Amino acid sequence: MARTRTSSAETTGLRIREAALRLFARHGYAAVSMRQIAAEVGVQVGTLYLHTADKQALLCELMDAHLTDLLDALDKLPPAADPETALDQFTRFHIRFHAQRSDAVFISYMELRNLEPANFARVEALRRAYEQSLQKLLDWGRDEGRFDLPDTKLAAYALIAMLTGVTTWYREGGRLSLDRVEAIYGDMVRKSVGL
Amino acid sequence: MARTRTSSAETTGLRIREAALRLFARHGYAAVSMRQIAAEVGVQVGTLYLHTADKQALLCELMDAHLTDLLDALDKLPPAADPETALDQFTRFHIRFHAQRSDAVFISYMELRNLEPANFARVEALRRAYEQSLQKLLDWGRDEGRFDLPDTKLAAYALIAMLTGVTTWYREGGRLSLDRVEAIYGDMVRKSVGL
DNA sequence: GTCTATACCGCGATAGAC
DNA sequence: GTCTATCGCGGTATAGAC
Repeated sequence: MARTRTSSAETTGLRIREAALRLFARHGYAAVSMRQIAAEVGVQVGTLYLHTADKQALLCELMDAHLTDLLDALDKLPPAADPETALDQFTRFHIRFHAQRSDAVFISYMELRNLEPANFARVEALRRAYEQSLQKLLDWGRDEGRFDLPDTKLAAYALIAMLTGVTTWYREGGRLSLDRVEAIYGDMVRKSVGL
Repeated sequence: MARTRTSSAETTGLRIREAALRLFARHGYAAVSMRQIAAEVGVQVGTLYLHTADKQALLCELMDAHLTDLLDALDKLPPAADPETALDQFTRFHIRFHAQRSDAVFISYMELRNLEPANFARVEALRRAYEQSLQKLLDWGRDEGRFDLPDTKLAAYALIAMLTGVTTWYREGGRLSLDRVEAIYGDMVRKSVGL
């Protein structure tokens, strides 16, 4: 018979991760103490160590989860018939996914330098895999003669930087809806590759 | 008669700022201790406080200097005859200026959250002034019917994010020269505004 | 202007009671 | 599984000798 209630251990662990994510994003990993995280969750410091090995593991798990989610979600996109459609789809997917997770995005790009070397290598590999999937899309379009790009690697960097930038200013309920933002950026992206 | 030698106070102050810039960029403001900065410069901790009020002032001065330099340099660009030329000029200027100061760029965008409110407001105003000068350039091009842009504010955000992204991967002596990078990005920028 | 020495605090992490 | 209490370290900043 399946368990129907989550144990308090599971929810405490989850709440610790949520609090850490919010605090790390707001103040930075190094600036946040384990005491602050405990206070945010409403437990004592010692309790944190029942749910995570140490502060470093907490950071690492958050980044890992974010990037794994990102790659999984990308994999689940329906296959596109042509490069133009694939690029539009990517643009909308990237903006939506990132705008809805601005805390995780922020720490995953900004706190890389606080990862120990082994953790850094693993997280960096995930990030590179994502960049390369966009680069492959651009290669496809160029090989089919649809995109006009002298260097698809640079173009991938350029487009990801441009699209991820949305997280720095977009706020729900602001001047523009997410759908409108996706349309405007989608237009610039299409034009920038020569469509 | 003018002084011909700089006092040791002046050079120590300068060296402290250089060391702080490098260390803050590498490890993050919160992760760097005043002891580390002193060691990097080769003085004792107490000496730092002869040249700066406290750690916060050190960070703030670095950001202030970077953004003031940026706006000054932008002001000194020769006037452009038309929007297309102005946009090309801006692209090259932005990439070159930022690629050559990756440490200052990094802390000026990443350590904003570590500024006390009053300092944040002043630094943020400088950053906004820079963004607005690009937006005005885009408005000009759109009003002249040369650029095809539905929202120049978003376009300015998008282009700055794209161009600043160069600092995350560009290294002198790498696969591409800075001039080539400027050309490739310049091409994407032109196309993205409809040229 | 710089150094030595130090005050005082908060940090990450752990031990042991419950 | 959580709390209380604590260890040992390193943090920012300052005082006073030279």
